[in-house]
Amino acid sequence: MNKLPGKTVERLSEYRRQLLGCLAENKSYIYSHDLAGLLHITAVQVRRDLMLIGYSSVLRKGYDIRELIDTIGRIIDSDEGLNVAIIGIGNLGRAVTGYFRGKRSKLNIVASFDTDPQKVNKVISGVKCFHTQDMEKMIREMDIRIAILTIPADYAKSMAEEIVRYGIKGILNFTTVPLNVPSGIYLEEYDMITSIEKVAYFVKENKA
Amino acid sequence: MNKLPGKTVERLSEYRRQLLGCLAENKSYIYSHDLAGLLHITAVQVRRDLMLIGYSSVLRKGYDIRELIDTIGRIIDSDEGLNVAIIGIGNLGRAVTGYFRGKRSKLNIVASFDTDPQKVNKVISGVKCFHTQDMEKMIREMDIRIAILTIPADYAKSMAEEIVRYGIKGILNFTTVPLNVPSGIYLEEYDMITSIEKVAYFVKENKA
DNA sequence: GAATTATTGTTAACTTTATAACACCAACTC
DNA sequence: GAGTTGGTGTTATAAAGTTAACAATAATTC
Repeated sequence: MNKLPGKTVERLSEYRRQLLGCLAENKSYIYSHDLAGLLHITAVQVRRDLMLIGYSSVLRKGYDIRELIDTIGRIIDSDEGLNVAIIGIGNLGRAVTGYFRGKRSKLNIVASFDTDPQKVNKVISGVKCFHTQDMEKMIREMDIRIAILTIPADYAKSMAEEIVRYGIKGILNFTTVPLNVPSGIYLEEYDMITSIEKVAYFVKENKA
Repeated sequence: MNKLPGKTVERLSEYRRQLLGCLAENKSYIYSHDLAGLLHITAVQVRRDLMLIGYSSVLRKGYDIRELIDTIGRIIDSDEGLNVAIIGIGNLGRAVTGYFRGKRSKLNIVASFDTDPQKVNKVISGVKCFHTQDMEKMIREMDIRIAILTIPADYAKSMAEEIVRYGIKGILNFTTVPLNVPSGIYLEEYDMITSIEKVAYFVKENKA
């Protein structure tokens, strides 16, 4: 399978969660336009995304929900699953962990790291917190591949370099510091301040 | 000024923060490629964005940092400033508030709302928390225009409808529930689970 | 069972975003 | 002061993403 467009991958993740919700309501089939409705996008978009992953429905009774969930899983999950660490277990770290809890995912948050002695060696939001000093050891031992950076800005740059050395292959960066990483490492950045300022700009423009 | 591309607005927000950092280091001028370097993007991108906002440098000694900050402000800020509320002051709500603290912005987080009696009427992360029951009154009284939704998924949909009735013009939705809003209201959504699953997908693909 | 309807998969057109190309010009070089 | 350098603003091209158009075909209607 060729690499999919980023936006399609994002939507696949959302399709799947909506579909799991449908399954919980004992539905078995869903039309493209109904799935589209759940995400407030168009049916064409849905069909096009499914085309890209090569899924097709055979019958005209909509997509088989269970089957589609499985297909999406085969595309976006790794067979073996991937281990994830939260780096910095402050408010944001705990929030992320909380969002994840109970999700039956191939992704497992298996550790968090922090320097605060109040936190180290405690279980926080269901995840054991280790001292940053033990990061190399734990990342290698637990085979952690993905890191979620929720630390103060000042540490972001050096931390990113460090964890890449320890074998991290993907980073989700929530700090306000733009990072750059060696090729072969995937970096996704999200900046809350930017998001809010963007909302503010368009609020202002809508009025104008 | 015509409405700018969303991506340009995002970068303007980031330019400004980087530029404020430069100012703090007593720099006065910056070349497009240096600014680009700070965000790990290309100089062309920077120059093109600045072209779109009609800023130009006159001298060949790079951009005047202070002037550029002001120009960006005139574009993306509202003159009068805008008031913001955090709806749901759990871990994520506090994280957002924390990110904002000390930012000299035209955006002011003036209130949070929650139903938890432990929180109501307390000052949390520097922001007074009100009961959700008083939302209409407070939103109108304080002229709050932007809402950041950090509440449990189940309440998201009805909450969004409610706050729009009370006069909210822009929503930043952190819940996992896709919302839709009347035209004229600006909606920005961010889904952490999606982000993480996206990272996982590209980690897997990079390996393959 | 012919005609109609509803839904899909795919190609084509369009829009948005990013990159490249390049002409222009101040400052420096000799 | 002619030639070179280094940086800018803008137009042109390419890539990514979205929307539209439409042929194909189960299912439904009569």
